[in-house]
Amino acid sequence: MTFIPRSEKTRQFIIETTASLFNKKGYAGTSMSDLTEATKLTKGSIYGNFENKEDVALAAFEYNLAQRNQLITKKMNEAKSYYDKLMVLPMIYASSEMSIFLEEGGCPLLNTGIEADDANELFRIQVTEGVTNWKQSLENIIKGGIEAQEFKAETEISKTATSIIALIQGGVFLSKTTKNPLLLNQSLETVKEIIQKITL
Amino acid sequence: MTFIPRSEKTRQFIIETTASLFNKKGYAGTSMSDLTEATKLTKGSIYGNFENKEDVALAAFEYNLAQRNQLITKKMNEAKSYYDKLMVLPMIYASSEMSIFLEEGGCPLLNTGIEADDANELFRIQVTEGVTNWKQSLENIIKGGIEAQEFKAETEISKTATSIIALIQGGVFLSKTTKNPLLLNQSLETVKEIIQKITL
DNA sequence: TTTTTAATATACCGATTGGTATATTTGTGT
DNA sequence: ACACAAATATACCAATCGGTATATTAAAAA
Repeated sequence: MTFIPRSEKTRQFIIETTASLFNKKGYAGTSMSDLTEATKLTKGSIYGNFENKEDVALAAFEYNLAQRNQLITKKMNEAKSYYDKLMVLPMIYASSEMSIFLEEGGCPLLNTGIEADDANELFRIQVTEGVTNWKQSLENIIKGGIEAQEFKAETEISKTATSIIALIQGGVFLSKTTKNPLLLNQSLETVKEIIQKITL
Repeated sequence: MTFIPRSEKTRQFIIETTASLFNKKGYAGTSMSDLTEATKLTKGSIYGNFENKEDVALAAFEYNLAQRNQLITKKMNEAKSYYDKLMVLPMIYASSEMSIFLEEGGCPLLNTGIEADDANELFRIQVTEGVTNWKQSLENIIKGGIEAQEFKAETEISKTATSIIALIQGGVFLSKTTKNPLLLNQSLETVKEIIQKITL
């Protein structure tokens, strides 16, 4: 009874055209008719390519997260020093590239996490995985920077990574709900300070 | 055609028994039958005391926020120095008092803000108000501390207030979704450091 | 105790929800 | 051009959605 999507092309099309919808309105707030309206497809077509609504939402979440991660990973790989790699985060979140992204509903980790933490264990696990990966990648950069003698050896690696993420997510929340970009920028300034503080 | 609730007592009862429901499952995720089930009242009774579902949710949000604010304001008023007033936040969020609160769905500002920012302008405005008030109260404490020569005169007041809030909200998000309290505690440690850093 | 009023319960409404079985169309290989 | 398969559209389902008009009960006033 395993489900096999009929058309990988259509499946991808559905994911791409509904991803921002789920990110903006949430899982419970997005209906099947929202999906048919956005894709101009019928329910039959959507259910031919997805098991159910949750399956579409999950794929949309993964797509949104991958988009975000690609953007950041690319910039980080381009950075030469570990310092520059860390600085990619406060830089990119202040950039127009990311503000376009923020206009499509904000961070999928934050949006999905807040909705799912008390309501949907499957989604909560996915978000936890995304958060853990992000934190791990930051920790690896900090470790690398310590070994390369860019960062202080006594740096509290885990705490630093957590605080950077918290500041970014908190800043995104503040600026998105108040529609005031200054609040994100101020949070990002503090992220930069944290990075400065661990730098030799 | 203004709506007049029939029984202020019942109205309050409905608010109190459904407040955590809305905070956990969100506005879209909470149905009228969730409300009748939780209150053991019928729909007629609920619609006799509220205009509609949104009206219940709004009252529930205000209740949740007031509960949170009361707890914090009380502790802050008890604190003698401005330093201690600021320190109330990282202290209380790490305490068992607040963890009980977090178990009822987390911060209503965060939950409601994330759901509403792209979906419900009325709620978004309410959250913005709550955030603005919070920020303002922090700024007032910092100002007071500067005048009382507890904090450095060159302190960036707005940025400091924003970063403290962002760290707390980000930390709550991280620990709630990953179910790992360490992530909140690490964020709160950084809040303490920020307070230390502006202290003379 | 009776009358009046206030508040809750019952029963229903049309619309929409997520989901499915089947008919129709589209594309592909021969 | 034809047959076959792949994919989408149509039409429908029971259940639930938010909401309302009315009946019933509980409380207060007389």
